Amino acid sequence: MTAEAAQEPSRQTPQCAAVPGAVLDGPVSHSISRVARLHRIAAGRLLRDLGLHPGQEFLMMHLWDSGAVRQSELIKAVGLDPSTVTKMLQRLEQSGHVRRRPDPADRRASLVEATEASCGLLMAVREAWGELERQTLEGLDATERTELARLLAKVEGSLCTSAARAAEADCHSPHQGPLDC
Amino acid sequence: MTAEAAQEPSRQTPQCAAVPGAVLDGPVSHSISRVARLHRIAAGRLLRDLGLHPGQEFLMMHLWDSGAVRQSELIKAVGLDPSTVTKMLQRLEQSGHVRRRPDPADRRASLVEATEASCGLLMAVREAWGELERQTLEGLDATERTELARLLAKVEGSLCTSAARAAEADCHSPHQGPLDC
DNA sequence: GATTTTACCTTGGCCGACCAACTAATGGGG
DNA sequence: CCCCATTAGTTGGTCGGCCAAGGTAAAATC
Repeated sequence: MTAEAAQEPSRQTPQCAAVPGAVLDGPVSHSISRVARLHRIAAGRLLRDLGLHPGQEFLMMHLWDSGAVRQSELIKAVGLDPSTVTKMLQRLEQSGHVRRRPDPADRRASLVEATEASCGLLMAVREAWGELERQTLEGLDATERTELARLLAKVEGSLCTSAARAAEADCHSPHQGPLDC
Repeated sequence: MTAEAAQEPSRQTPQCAAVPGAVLDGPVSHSISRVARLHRIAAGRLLRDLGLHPGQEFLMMHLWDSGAVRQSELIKAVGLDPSTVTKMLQRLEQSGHVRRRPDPADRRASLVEATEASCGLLMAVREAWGELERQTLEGLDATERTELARLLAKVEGSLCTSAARAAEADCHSPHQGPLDC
């Protein structure tokens, strides 16, 4: 297929030609993956100084917004797997950002809230997210930004209904992913 | 939303400043994160039946394209951390998708190639990626698709230069992330 | 009131991905 | 020729994230 690979055993493959044919099916998918990774790395870099790992900020933001909240509510809000949230909360609790106590009204549930100490991070995290947004959208003018937001929202909807459709098709199978669209 | 919160003033209001919607700073960033997660889940669902975990398809695609390749080349091509690639290759080798042998020309290096058995997956993986692309772009017309691709490429570029800038600023620090833009 | 069902969380296992630190081989200057 | 910086890969640790399975408590049903 690829003419250059068939013939030249020498290395020094020119970087620019490094777009393999596999990218041909799914250029946007590849782009999404790469953007996601870069975005996550950028977030991690900005969050690192605050003592947060990428992903935790979602939980903290919701806690800062909502005050004490039942863990199930939190899980529904962020749309993650319950076990993921459990472990993240265990780590956040150990690092002092979060406090948990049993719900007096329901002995199965537990209430989660951000600690007072963590509130000092609120502004810093918001600032970091602002900076992240700035870095992300740097180079796009206003109309491009709104257009990107619109398209992403549309893609999100599509992927969501796709996931729901797949889940519904597998409803008899023991598969019950965290679907929350 | 949060209608019940407003309805219950007795609820422990957050001790931190009551900020309505931390999502406000960084709407596109939030959207990117959610889309990325949904996209990865969709990819995982499509890849699961093929015995591949999400992320491995990148490696396999490159191997199918390039034949036997030095591991360092592979690492450069996918842009991942070397240790990540090492572990993924160990698992892919154990599951029979990949073969590794030492490079006779350089005793440090090792050559990686896809096994013949794995080649049966090639078409299936391409098909899966095609389906993923279809699900992702479902609901977008042609101009929207090209526009999305264009905007994503621009964002990718921005995030890349941002990362490079940050890395350069930290060049004295022991930080040397896998930057490859 | 007893039984089934459902909801809430936890644990263990696995994988992708990162960083830090390490070994080993290569190759370039004194 | 030897020393030293660079390159190639590996290991260990940590985290986010998923799935599968389990245990306990509330709610629904009988």
